[in-house]
Amino acid sequence: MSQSLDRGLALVEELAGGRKTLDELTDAAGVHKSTVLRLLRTLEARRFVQRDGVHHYRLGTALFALAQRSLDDRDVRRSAEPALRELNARTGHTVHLASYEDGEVVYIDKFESRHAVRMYSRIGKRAPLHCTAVAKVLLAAMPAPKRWAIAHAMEYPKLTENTITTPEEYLAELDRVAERGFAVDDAEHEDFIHCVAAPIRGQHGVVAAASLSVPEVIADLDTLLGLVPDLLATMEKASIECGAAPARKDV
Amino acid sequence: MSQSLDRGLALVEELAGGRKTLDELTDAAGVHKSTVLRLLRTLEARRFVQRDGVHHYRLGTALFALAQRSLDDRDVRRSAEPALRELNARTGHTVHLASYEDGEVVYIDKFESRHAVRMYSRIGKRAPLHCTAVAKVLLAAMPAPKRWAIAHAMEYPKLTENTITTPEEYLAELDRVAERGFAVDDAEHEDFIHCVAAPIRGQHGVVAAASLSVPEVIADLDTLLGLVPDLLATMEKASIECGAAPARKDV
DNA sequence: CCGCCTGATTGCGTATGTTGCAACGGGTGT
DNA sequence: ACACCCGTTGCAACATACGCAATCAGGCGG
Repeated sequence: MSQSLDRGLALVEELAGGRKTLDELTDAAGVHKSTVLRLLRTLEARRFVQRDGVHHYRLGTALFALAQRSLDDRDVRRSAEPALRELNARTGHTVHLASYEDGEVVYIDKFESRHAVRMYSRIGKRAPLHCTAVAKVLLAAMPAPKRWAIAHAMEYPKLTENTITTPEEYLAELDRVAERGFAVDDAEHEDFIHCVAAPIRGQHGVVAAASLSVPEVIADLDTLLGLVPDLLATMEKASIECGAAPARKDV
Repeated sequence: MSQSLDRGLALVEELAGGRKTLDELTDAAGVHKSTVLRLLRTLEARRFVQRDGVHHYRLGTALFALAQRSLDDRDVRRSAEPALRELNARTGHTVHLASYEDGEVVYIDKFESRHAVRMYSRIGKRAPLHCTAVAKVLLAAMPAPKRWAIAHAMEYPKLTENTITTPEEYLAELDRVAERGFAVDDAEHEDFIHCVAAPIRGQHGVVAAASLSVPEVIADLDTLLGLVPDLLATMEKASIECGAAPARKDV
């Protein structure tokens, strides 16, 4: 492991929280002021951070370009985009595209709700596995041993009244998801918000999951479940774009 | 300067060009394979890169979140967004928001054209100063000595038939821009594409520039110039959002 | 089925880059 | 005008990251 690289990246992450002064960064990094200064200089030369006034530093412009590339690299995102956009236009609700990474899910794309009351989230945000519909879909698609291992390795913080809190319950839920082909998060993650999610398949199985996230005040559970056929049809379309073989009704 | 941090960041930039193997990265970095491996491990731990298959590395998901933050930090972008979006909707043409940085302009936001023939660009992309309308607007707003210094320090590669190639011509053009309040790029950057740009002012002067970029086949120069009043009105609106005092007709 | 070959990975000693200290300097506020 | 507060730099000690070379894994051909 490279110490200075690690410290440098830590600084970048620290700056993700907003503009900071040298002193604030020094405290956060836990190393000497001059060290931080030198790291910042290197980051500045590569445009990962930039000075903001005399006393402040903030994230630099190199990140824009990099993130655009990084997103474009993920062809799920590009391929699924039109279908998800249409789903968003049709339903007016927040649509998320997510993939599994290291014991969490990451939102890799988002289409905003048209309603005034909407869920807060952003691309790049991570969410826990035990309480999100997208995670259930992604986990349900994994081979049983891996599913078991992950379910037993993860935490189950109780975030709302409905949160699943044990591996056993969770694995049972995953079985239900696998059977039905979609997942529900009935206000298990955040109070007053429920979601339905379905998988997007590529050539070699499930590559991502997409969800509709809706505040309960906008649509009750039945209404939300009424959107599932549309969701599934959209995911089928997206899956074909991602190189999946079309689903056959007779199998 | 921190060597390992610099090398690590160089690796990230290298990966911006697409997924790479360890060997390819080693060549690009010009250091020993094991060194690259260790840097990659640190980057991986911070999710700046991730493995893609067994032999490849690609950019990681940390960048999404960071870039979102970085963009949100720039309040010009957030404040100007509604006005620019409307301009894009009204005209159907590509709208760019750009700011000056280290002898180049950086596109910090973009609204896509509705036409099939459209300009290629992306957020985070950089462009030269001597041949873009946004650069002319930004430079024209600078104090004369700084303008002079920049104009004489920069390069003037001839990119098209119309490209300005000397500091003298460029400075004269800047004077025209300052006088008229908008700038034109008459296919000086890319053949067949021309642009008009205008400044967005904040509390302390010009903070960014926005442009309409249109292929000549879609609109001739006269038609493009016909859009200038709309552009200026939009920028006036955006400027007020950015904290500028409303323009007074009588001054 | 075995052995070769390519490419990833690790242990280790050393040189080098990096660190913290302390002194300096520039700007700001009183 | 003075003092204070930061940011900045030079330097010497040290830890760290480097390159080397041996090891390991995995794929391919014999």
